[in-house]
Amino acid sequence: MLKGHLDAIVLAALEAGPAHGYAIIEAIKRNSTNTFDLAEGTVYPALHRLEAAGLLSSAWMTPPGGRRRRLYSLTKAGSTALSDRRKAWGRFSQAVDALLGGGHAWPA
Amino acid sequence: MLKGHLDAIVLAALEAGPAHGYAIIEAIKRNSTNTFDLAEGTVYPALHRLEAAGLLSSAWMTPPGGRRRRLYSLTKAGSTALSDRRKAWGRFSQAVDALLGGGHAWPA
DNA sequence: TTCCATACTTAGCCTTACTAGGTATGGACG
DNA sequence: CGTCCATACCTAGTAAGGCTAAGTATGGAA
Repeated sequence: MLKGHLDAIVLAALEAGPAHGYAIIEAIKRNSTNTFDLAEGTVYPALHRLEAAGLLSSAWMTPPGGRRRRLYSLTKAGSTALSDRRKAWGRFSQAVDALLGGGHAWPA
Repeated sequence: MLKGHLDAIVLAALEAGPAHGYAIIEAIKRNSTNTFDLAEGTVYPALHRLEAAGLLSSAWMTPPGGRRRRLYSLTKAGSTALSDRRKAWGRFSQAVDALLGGGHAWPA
């Protein structure tokens, strides 16, 4: 369903500040008005992949009277990557718009 | 690179009228200002798949003094599918925009 | 006659993300 | 106290998607 843009979305979700996996899933769902209701099996492996790539770092956190969570943060490389991904998305969506629009500009 | 939107793009390319594979590739390249310079190995299998799904029909054509070409046309089901794909793309790109925008509207 | 652009085809692979299962804990409710 | 639910995390296996890379063939130009 996401096909190639998951990384950008996850990185963007962490731009506002560190967060844990479950919260990221809910933020993505909320901010996309339910368009992206991602399975945990989609997001967790992505987080692991992004961390392995050095774009995220993580640390265990246990809030008082709360449960153990893994907090993810954007690394410097992650910020750079996000910026690149944003540009790539801009080019991509513009090109698809141009191709699908085909002259008769589909409704705004 | 295209990730899930190839079909929409190919169908859209045929909306203006029948065309053959090679011409479709060039039209996509041109109309996306070189953003999508698709390999033949990307487009031809897509055409076969879309035809097998009943969204396209094809016929061999040999223009006078020219080479044998397979002309593809949108079927009725293809038109319907294209319309659906356009709506799906609209929802998808809007949601990604919302997630990547993150308040500070990335440069136009 | 050699080379290039056109034109079509396909097997195999790699990345990506989804399915489907599992583990564990805190809080609510009876 | 026991049960259930929401939270929170993890992973093996698989399917889908599209790209790589290779092959075939012909018309026209050099």
